[in-house]
Amino acid sequence: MAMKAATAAISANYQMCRGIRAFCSSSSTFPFNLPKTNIEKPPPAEPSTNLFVSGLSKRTTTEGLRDAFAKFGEVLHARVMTDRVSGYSKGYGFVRYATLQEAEAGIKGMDGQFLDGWVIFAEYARPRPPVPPLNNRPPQGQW
DNA sequence: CGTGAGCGA
Repeated sequence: MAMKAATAAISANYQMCRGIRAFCSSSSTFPFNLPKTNIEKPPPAEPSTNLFVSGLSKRTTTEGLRDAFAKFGEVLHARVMTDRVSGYSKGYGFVRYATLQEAEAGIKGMDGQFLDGWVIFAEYARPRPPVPPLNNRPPQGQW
């Protein structure tokens, strides 16, 4: 059975509404009577070497993400966030480039592209507030 | 069911 491709296509089609939720109201057949939420979520386009990649497949690993983004620049770090308890991929990851140029190139090169049969989205990551309440971890500064 | 939006050990 070749249903994997069909599943990927459906998933990709479903994710097409990721950045245009304002016009993808499932409760309306056409954007005539738009709700009060005509405003769309402003993308945190804050220049940073940290890239947040979402829409990854469950089977996409860190190497796959790194290899996918290494074609647009030298990836210093790439990690697909997998759950610590279940061990399965959460479906998103982070990629750090050497410079902002490579990061921008990576975003513009991989944002909206396919990876492992799923449409992935790359954007600048946000600065994390503090570190998790771990007591046996070195302070921030590893990266 | 790793079921699908998201921001990290």
